[in-house]
Amino acid sequence: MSWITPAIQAAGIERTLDAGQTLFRLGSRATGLYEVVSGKIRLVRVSSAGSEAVLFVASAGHTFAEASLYSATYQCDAIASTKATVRLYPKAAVLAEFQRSPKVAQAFMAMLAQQVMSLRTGLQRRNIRSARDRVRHYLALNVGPDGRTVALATTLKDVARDLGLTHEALYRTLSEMASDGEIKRSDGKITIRAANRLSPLP
Amino acid sequence: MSWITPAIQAAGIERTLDAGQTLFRLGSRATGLYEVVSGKIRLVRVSSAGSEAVLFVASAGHTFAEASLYSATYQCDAIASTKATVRLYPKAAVLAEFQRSPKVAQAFMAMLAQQVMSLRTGLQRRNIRSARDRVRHYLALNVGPDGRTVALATTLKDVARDLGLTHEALYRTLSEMASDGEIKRSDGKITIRAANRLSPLP
DNA sequence: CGGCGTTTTGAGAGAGCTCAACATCGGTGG
DNA sequence: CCACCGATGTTGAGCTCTCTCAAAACGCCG
Repeated sequence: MSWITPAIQAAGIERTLDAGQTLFRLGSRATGLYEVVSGKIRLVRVSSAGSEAVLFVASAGHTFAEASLYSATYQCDAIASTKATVRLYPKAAVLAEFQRSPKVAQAFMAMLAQQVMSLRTGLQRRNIRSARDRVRHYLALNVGPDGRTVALATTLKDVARDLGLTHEALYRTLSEMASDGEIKRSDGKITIRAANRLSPLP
Repeated sequence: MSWITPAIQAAGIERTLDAGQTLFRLGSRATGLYEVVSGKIRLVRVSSAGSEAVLFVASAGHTFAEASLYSATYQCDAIASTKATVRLYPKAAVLAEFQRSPKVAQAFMAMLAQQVMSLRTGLQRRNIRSARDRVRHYLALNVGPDGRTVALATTLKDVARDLGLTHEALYRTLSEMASDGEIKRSDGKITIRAANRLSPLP
């Protein structure tokens, strides 16, 4: 079940921004949380010296400013990096829905908890130095129900960004793994060959 | 306000584990979420081939298995990496408290949302290749109210792990930044010199 | 005092980054 | 239909930066 119920969906307000346009600023009144429909939104904090530190780049499908539900003001600046469309879910509408139906509040919490775990996993992956082991970690945690096949929803370039590798490094690593027989590639899928199976019966 | 109210605190059940001991397994009935009191707990998923992929290593102060509140079973294995003490907050007690007081549920959601943002920021930081820029990012986002001073709560070794650098690399980077006059170190604090101020009046 | 963990500096090697060239594919328009 | 374009995918070669291994100073605590 999604936390975006028909009622919340209906309360959503779309807005389009040009590249470089500001969506909200640190300290401005928190109106609600956002979902990116298209384009990229950059969340940044600007130092007193004027340099900006990027906190997160949200792209299509991402939500951001979830914490605004429980805060009077936004905690950073949000600026469109490209021409972008966002959907605002007003605080009041969301909180009212949470109050009306505990199920919805639960779905929202579950989504957040799920996201926390997924982000922790991504961070853990970055602690792996070797490109090959990083790819192994990614594959192992993205196998389908059969336990051997990984479907690549996105392009390999996107996967590379996820992994914190250049796309060149990823391509190379994958072709090495393929020629070592550790994986098999076909179309949009990668199949893991049981390389490190513990000694089968003789 | 913390989501761990006196009532929830009182419902907590402490348990001590030896290194290597299992706390719960994938598929076992979810009893609640945990907080690490001391030691380290490793969350892993084991592939059919028997190799394990680490999802997260929780240490003192961390909570984990938050998603278990809304799931019937655990989604991974939890194994003590060292001798460890954990506190279990039983699902029923937590959910009852959430129902009794919406404020508590809100505090929990706010904590999750805050954590999501913090993890996203950590991940964003790892996308920065250069050690120096990564340190700059860390410092910029951890300055105190004065906007110039960063208090180091933990040891530099711990900070290095946070940044995804070896401690040697961090020490070197810091001393280079210090000798370049970009920062000043004293005791447990780092002060940022307004290095990249835009051209002051002549 | 002696042991342990943190902090610091040195030297060398290697893994991944960078730059570059080219193939491939899908869409677009003459 | 074909030429062109942009984005993804692929491979090559060199270089830089960080990791690794090593050693030593320092501070803290029993």
